[in-house]
Amino acid sequence: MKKLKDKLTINDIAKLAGVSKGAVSYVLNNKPGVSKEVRERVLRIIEECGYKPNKLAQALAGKRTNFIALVIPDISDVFYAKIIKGVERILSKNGYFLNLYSTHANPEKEQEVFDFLNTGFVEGTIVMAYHIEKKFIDKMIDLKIPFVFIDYPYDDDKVYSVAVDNEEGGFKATEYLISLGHRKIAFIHGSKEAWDSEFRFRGYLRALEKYDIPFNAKLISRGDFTKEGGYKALKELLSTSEEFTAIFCANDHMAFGAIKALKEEGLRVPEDVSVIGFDNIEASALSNPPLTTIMQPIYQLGEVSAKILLRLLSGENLETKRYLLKTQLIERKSCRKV
Amino acid sequence: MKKLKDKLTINDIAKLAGVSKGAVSYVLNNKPGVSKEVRERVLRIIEECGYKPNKLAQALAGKRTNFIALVIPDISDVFYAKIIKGVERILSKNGYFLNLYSTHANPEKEQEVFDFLNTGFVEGTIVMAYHIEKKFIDKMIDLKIPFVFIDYPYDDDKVYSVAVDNEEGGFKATEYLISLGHRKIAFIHGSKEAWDSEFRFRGYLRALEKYDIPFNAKLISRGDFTKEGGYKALKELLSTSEEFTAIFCANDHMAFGAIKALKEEGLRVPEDVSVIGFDNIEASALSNPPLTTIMQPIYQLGEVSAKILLRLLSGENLETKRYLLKTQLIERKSCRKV
DNA sequence: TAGAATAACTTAAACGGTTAAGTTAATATG
DNA sequence: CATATTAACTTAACCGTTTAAGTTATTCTA
Repeated sequence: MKKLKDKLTINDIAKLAGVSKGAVSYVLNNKPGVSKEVRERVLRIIEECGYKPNKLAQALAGKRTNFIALVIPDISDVFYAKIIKGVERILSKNGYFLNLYSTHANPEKEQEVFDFLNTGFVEGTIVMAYHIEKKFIDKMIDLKIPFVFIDYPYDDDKVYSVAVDNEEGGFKATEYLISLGHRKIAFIHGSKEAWDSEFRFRGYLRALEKYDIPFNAKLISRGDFTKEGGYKALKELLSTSEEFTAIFCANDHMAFGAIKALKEEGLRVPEDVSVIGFDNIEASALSNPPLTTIMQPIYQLGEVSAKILLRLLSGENLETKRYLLKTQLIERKSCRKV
Repeated sequence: MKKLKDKLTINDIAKLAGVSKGAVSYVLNNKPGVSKEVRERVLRIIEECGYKPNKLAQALAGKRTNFIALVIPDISDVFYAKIIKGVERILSKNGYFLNLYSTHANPEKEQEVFDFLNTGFVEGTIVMAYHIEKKFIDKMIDLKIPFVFIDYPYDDDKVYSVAVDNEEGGFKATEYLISLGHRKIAFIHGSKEAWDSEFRFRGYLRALEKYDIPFNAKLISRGDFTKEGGYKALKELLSTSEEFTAIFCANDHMAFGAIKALKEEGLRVPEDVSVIGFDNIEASALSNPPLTTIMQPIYQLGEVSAKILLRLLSGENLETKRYLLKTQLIERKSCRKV
């Protein structure tokens, strides 16, 4: 006895239409070789029965899966979530579906992801990887599946990659402070291993240089990207009693910590000290004072990567491998002219 | 000429090992019927070649796909992103992979998602749907694929659902204010169609009742869940010149707007007016003063749903269909005793 | 009007696995 | 020692499609 709830197959449709399953397949794929009448009859039956071809079988028989893998360190991070949205906007418009893989920077899970990518399900991959090992990249290349890296720190020609121009962002932030008349500008680093903080710092240096402001190592401190880190970093800065009128923090969280520390010392922001952050997180519009900061083009990061992947999937071989996206200055109330 | 880069199949392994592909399959699936030597030889060859079975073929041949679909209104929303993380934690541990579907509350995309769910790829579905139409639910049921709803407002026995106990949360917030001695407590609603705000309001009413505080309609205002909405709602409240010593806002964003409005009127938080929010968004720890609020068990929402789905997938038929998760009071600095 | 070309199909071989059923040789049983 | 049982395979059908190759009947061409 046949199970009633069994899903309809192409055979059922063929039987109902009184043709072979080959004919149904041609109709399904809009290929020639079927008369108008048969085509219409088959389509009608398909419609009536609500038949949908089994994608697994289609994919196995050589058709595409339309699956794109997204490997990502942490989904709950707004930064990555927004990138995903950017990716999704482009890919879903082109008929692709998204598969999510969290690695949590866990090598074991990373291997699992590889094994999966290697099983024929996915056509292309977008890798969001803050920390990337050489081994990972070589493995990805071996897979022979088109892929693009997001937020990839290196400028090599082995992989396609899209990243934010952190140096330009750092330059922009510093130049802005300089344009407001500041010349004693402190910088608060993120964590030691953080390459993005490093690039922002380079932008800071380049801006100082451009405007002939001598670099003062005493104005450099280091946090860890957290509010507490920024707080401590600023306290340290204060303890050297080196004067400054502005601070550029490598991210917004540290800027909040710095502002808290300043307030505790009786210093007002921006009246006594100007503070600029980086990232433009949600809280920076809500804080007191609203934080002037550098906005990363996060959605764009996803969109550009998706567009590149789309071109790779269609067989193109792009000459440019490395894409750098520009940041934007968001002027709010935490900086002012001196 | 065979293409060199062609992926290895079970046939290749069989040939290399000098056995039939059936034997290889038995080894692959840890089934009996193969001698120790053959098993070891095959495993060694598989290891050496880095062979991975094609999941499409496996799935088609009756094995599972291990795919779970996640349908979600907006990935870039932290709320949903966190739920996903909760889901991912549980499901990936159990060998499942996640497929993401954004509907953007767009009926056309919704239909696309359905068509996809209907093609044999996914074994189960978790639907995060703030606005749900009856039609959608009936379609889901027709699909015969196990599914659970997250953040589902209704209490019916047709579908499995997990939601936050908003009423209990509203009660908790209000009771907390009452415990601090407040009796004139204003409430700011979210948008009109928002059922979660409605439930929070019911909790507010229940708390008033429990402590014999008469309900005063003049203390109720309505925002739209945004900071601006909260700002306006509070201004309206103020314009009635009805006295209050505390405000319960249906979400944190509105609480920030309310605090801004209060400050403009020269009222201090919490010295003159206590403010409590709902959601515990990131900014509420960073604001001035740090906002006392009600935390939703967001990760848990994802985890519980995933666990339920897991049980459904294993064929269980759970007696409870509706799961309500408790909120938690986060005491910070925006409320104080009167 | 015979032969070629074409339209409209059908047939069957793939795709890469799983698995029930069949085969063979070795071992156990009475 | 003949027979039943079992272990260790092999064989082939099957999953639900696509598609190249084969088959007709019809139309076109010379």
